[in-house]
Amino acid sequence: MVVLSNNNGNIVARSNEVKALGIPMGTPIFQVRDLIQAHQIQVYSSNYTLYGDLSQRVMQTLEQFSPELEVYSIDEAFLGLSGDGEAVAQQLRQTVQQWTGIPVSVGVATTKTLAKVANHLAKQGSGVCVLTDPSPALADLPVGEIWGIGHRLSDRLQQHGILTALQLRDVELPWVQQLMGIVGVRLVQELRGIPCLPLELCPAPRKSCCVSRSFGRPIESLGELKEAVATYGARAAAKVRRDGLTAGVVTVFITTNRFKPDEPQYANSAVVQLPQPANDTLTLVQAALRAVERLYRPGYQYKKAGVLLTELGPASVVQGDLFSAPAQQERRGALMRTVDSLNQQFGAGTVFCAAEGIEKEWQMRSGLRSSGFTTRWGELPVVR
DNA sequence: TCTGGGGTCCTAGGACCC
DNA sequence: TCTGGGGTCCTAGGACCC
Repeated sequence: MVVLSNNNGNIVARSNEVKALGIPMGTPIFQVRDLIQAHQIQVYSSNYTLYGDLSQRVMQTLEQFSPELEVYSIDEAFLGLSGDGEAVAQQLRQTVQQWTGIPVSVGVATTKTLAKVANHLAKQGSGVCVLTDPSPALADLPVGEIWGIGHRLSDRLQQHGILTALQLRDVELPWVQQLMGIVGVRLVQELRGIPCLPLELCPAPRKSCCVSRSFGRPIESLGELKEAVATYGARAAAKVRRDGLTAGVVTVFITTNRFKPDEPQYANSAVVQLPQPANDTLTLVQAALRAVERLYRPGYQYKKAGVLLTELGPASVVQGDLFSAPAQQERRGALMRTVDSLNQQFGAGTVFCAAEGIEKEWQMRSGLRSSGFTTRWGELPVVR
């Protein structure tokens, strides 16, 4: 089985059977159509609403085991533990399996970076790994597989003869400072068991919020482009409202298909500074539409657009501008609360801006989406 | 024909201030 | 021949993560 990226473009998750066939992560699906057919691989669009819900259930389960929980991503978390690591890890794994049906692997070590190494081993073995003596594991680990080493740093380290995590752990600090800056120093210390990356127990408020999508088919007209940008702008506005934030700046970008070098290419972005930070859909969408009108050039096949909100700040303290009308702001806020609660209660898209369009023929492909087993009443799993 | 989306941090250089 | 010291802010680019 494989799961595809947005717009059904690339393979972003693979079952073990697919990995065994040698299909790499990120492969565009059209490049392996024959293999998919030959091995009857099941193909699914991704369903982030479902994954988000299951993730929350897993994280809530993890909370039972320690007050020190850092939710690192949709499918990873760090826990502060004391006592018998092995026993806790076993019990944690079993409980998550029982309560949510999700299999997890647990790596235990003295720093986050070493815990990631331990988790790597756990995944290959029994599902639990307590790293008491890291050296053998580090000797077996290619330097590029360390958390925080991407392909560029990996290449550079290998040019200097550093091939394994063990070799990197034992370099001189000034040397790594020179090559990789402060990030490298912290990483080496972490490999030595000296924590430099603390648990982030209360996540810092985000600094930007971006909604962008490839289109299901190329867009040529300004009209459709505006629909897409309005749709993304409205989505971004809802996200910052959910987080209790406002945006000071709206950036819009549009681009043609970079994989078609024979076609004329155009990519550009435009920035709108708001007179006063806002999070209501109407203000943000208006700003985004002004931006896309400035950007648009006829004669191109557009493939993707996005709306980026920055200069985010708490909605509770907004610096007003001299000419704003507080009463109207208050009404706008009430309107958004109503819209959000309707969309929450009756489903996304119940109330929306007309500017977002109705038919949306440009919408991304997601025709192979799995059911919303735990997120839609109409799609609950059926027990036979 | 077909190629994803959403984030963060660090660094160096330029511009400016007193 | 000689030309201070100590800062901040902004931006672009590079690197990384899931």
